Amino acid sequence: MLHQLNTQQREAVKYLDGPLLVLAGAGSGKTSVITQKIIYLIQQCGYQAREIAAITFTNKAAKEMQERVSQGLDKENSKGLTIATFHSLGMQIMRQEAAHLGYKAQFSILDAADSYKILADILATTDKALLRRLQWQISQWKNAFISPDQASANATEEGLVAAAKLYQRYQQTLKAYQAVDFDDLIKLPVELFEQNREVLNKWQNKLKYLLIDEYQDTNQCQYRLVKLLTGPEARFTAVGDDDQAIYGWRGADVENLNQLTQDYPRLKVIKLEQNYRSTARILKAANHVIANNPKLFEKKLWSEHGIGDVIQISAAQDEEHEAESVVMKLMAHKFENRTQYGDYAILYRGNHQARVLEQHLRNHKIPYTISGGQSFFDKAEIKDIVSYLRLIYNEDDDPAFIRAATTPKKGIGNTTLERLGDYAKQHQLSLFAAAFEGGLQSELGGRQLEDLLTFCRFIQRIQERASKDPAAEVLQQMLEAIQYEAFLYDSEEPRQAEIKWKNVSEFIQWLCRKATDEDGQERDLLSLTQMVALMSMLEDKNDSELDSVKLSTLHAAKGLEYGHVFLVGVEEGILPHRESIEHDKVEEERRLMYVGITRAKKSLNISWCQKRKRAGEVEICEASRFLAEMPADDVRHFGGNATQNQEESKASGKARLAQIKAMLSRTLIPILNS
DNA sequence: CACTCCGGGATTTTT
DNA sequence: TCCCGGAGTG
Repeated sequence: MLHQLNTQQREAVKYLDGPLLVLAGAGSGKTSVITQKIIYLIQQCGYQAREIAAITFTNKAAKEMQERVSQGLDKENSKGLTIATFHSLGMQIMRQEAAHLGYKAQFSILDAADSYKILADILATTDKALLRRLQWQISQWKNAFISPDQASANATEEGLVAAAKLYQRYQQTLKAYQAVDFDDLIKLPVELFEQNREVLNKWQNKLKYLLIDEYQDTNQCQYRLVKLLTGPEARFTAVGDDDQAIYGWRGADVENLNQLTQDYPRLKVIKLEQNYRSTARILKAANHVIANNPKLFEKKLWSEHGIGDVIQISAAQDEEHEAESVVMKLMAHKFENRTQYGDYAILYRGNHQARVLEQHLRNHKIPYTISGGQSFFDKAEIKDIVSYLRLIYNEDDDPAFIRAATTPKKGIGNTTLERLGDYAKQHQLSLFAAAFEGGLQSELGGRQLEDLLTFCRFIQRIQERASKDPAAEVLQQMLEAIQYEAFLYDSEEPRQAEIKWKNVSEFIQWLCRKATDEDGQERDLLSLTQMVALMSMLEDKNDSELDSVKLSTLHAAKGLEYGHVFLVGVEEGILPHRESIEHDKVEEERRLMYVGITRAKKSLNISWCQKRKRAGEVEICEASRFLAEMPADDVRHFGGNATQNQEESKASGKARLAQIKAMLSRTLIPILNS
């Protein structure tokens, strides 16, 4: 296995003398290094699998790594290996050490929507902008380890004082629900480790080697967790690329790369500069563009692949023309090169840019898939079911209680919930616990109380079974008992209901699969439930096998590669985005451009619009400054200032399309008819 | 007064 | 696409 690696990769795998930073350029085989190193540690260095943890940012990355490790390692040897996201590792720590943190082991994990709602409830407001700002502020505080007390002590302006107060109430609410948010999953373990030497030692002894993927995306909190876990010996390999740091806006701190060199003077740095993905021209363009950023570490990608096609830069009249031109070029290219739709990707800065592209792809009957979109777990019907699971898992989870108790309707209305809520608050109880209190009888009518208790007893019955009976069976019976399917058909249009029910069934099937897979050991409903909160994408199965053009934001395309890439809307104001220009964040935008360029293996087509509709007005646009940073020898411009050029290229595109259509009808239609 | 329908506008997104 | 806000209706 090791012989397949190049010198630097092999060095990175074998280096064990101290902390190691691997600067892995785009397409330089960083995942191979991590997976090979895991295998190396186990097979050659006497490490036990359970002493090693590889940490990623997304479930997808974790899954991919898991698969690649198991290709090189038999089951026996990989048993106990941790390949997890930061959040999932944090959850594992918290589950085991919950008592130290004042939590029970079965705590709930709230997603962003849940915490948003809690804030909205506390403030009794619907002001979206305000709530989002506050949510962001609280998250910032958490990442910087500022407690509510410290926050209010430091707050100078009025707004911050109020926000700090809210932060405090928010934390109290979470505790009352026995719930944590995503930030807490990292922050609480860090706090525990800092306060409790014994627990820290335990974990340091347990995890002897750490590998961290996408290190440039870590935030302060995550870095601190790594530092604590790896201890003074600093047995870790961090793999990252400062040129691909594009998540600064959500708290990732590229400075963490720099920080490593300061915190660990003996840090070894290995650069992976050989690229196995793109042609020389594409890499040259990427290098040229990124050279305009100040850099922490000098790095230049090269490849053994040929020079490749010239990079095309086209100026389009407007978005419509751009989309049409992209589609025509794509069709022509596909026809001439006998490629598949799946070899193409169209990348853009903002989600809304996909709309016009979709329209044109549809017009030409080109299959496409849009990456991202709303997550499966954000769908209302899934959240409904999950709320039952959460409540079964942790009956103190009041948000789950409210959702489950009212969906489908079961005679528990707003007044009942309000009175129950008041009572619960007065007696410092969760809604679930309060329902069983004798004192509640005076507050509620007989019928109301009866409905409430029926629901709670129902939950209790499932709770009892959840840890004994097979998960699949309990789930199925629960679904039937709450009559969710009937509820969907009662409250939705038949078509909608059908789709939603299909989603629910898919979710249940997925859960059931999870209940038995991997080591063949049965998982009960309870242990299944705790993982649901951290899973967000299970729609990973069919989308890569489908032969379709991929539409994606630049952010969502990171880590992926495509034969032929169209990069659209490369204008001042879009890429770099206007907001980013105003807030002096152009460097991150340039990295985004860099990520876009380096997704391409064989060809790269960049386009921009000379005019664009914006706020009702037609706006004149300028080509992105990044285009001027491309190497002149390797690009060819189409369209541009001379209108006739544009007409020409449009006309030639149209002629080409007509030609292709004619050919298609000659070649394809007979086949279809036969 | 509340709900629906239509049109316009849009950073980026994971856990 | 999705979300929000304004206008129009029951």
